[in-house]
Amino acid sequence: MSAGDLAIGDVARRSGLAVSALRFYEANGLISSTRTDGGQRRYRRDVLRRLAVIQAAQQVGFPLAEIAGMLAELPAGRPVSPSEWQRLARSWRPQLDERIRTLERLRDQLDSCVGCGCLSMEKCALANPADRASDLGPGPRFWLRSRSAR
Amino acid sequence: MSAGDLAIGDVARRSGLAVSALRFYEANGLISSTRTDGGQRRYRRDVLRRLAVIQAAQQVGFPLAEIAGMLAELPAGRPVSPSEWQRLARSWRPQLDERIRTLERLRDQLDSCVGCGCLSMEKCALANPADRASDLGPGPRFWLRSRSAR
DNA sequence: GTAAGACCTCAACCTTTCTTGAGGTCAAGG
DNA sequence: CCTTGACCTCAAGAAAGGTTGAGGTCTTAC
Repeated sequence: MSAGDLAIGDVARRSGLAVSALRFYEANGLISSTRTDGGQRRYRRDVLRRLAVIQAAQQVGFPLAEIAGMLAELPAGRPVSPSEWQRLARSWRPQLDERIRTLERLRDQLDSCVGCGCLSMEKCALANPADRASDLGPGPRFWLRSRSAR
Repeated sequence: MSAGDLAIGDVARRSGLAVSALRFYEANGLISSTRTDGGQRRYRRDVLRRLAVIQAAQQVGFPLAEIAGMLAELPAGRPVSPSEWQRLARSWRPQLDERIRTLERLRDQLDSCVGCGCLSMEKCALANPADRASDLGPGPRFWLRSRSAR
């Protein structure tokens, strides 16, 4: 625990996340900390990047459980190298691209399709979006998960 | 109740939604039905378009409560005209465009920023995404809601 | 006319992602 | 030393979006 370690409040302020969220992330294996003799959490500065990546991944549409899985493959003890972060980030591209394409398709069809008067919903792209969430099983549907992602 | 009315199972099959979801939508004012003498729901074919629009709106990122609000402004008794649907759809454009821009920004920064080695997270666009969800209040964050929406 | 399958209601439960609160401990400045 | 603000744990709650189940009724095809 070097003098440069951060208390949880510092991390909260710098990351923009709530203290409770940080504890929640730790409980779910997304981040880790050491403890002072008194039992308080101390974070390496490193954690800020990790949190930034977590937030970015959430925006890409990954649920936390999956993000935890991805982060678990990174080296635990030592700081993660730039190229390792980069490799991780690049693996998101396909999902991101797919999400963007879906939205663009939707946008392009919105004007033409909704008001088109086509009564056969079978043919309508709006009525039959490529990615239905109906095969994702129970629970709330995160529309952003494509069926390709199990 | 003309002979062409649909039972809830028919609607479920045609829309790809679960029966329970349809009842849930009705309970929340997103769709409506008439009842047979025996108390079973019957839907006008009209409801399929409405459901398609609801699903599209969800993909655009609107929460159901808000979709309900938008749909509430449509005429209740009679079928909705093409131009009315169109007006509704057009009102989504700005949100959709904003969502697309956010994702594109993220995509563009992913390669350059994550592995860039910039240690000052203050300046890093990834670390400080334009749209933080932190001011959205408690509860699960739907990352797609921009802070502009309340 | 009857049996099977579709529907009904209502309450309870589920997942995700956190927040809130109660009750108590640490750490650091004065 | 002592007070005050930051931390701690653990349990419960919250919001969205539905699903599941129990117990019972309709409809319809034979």
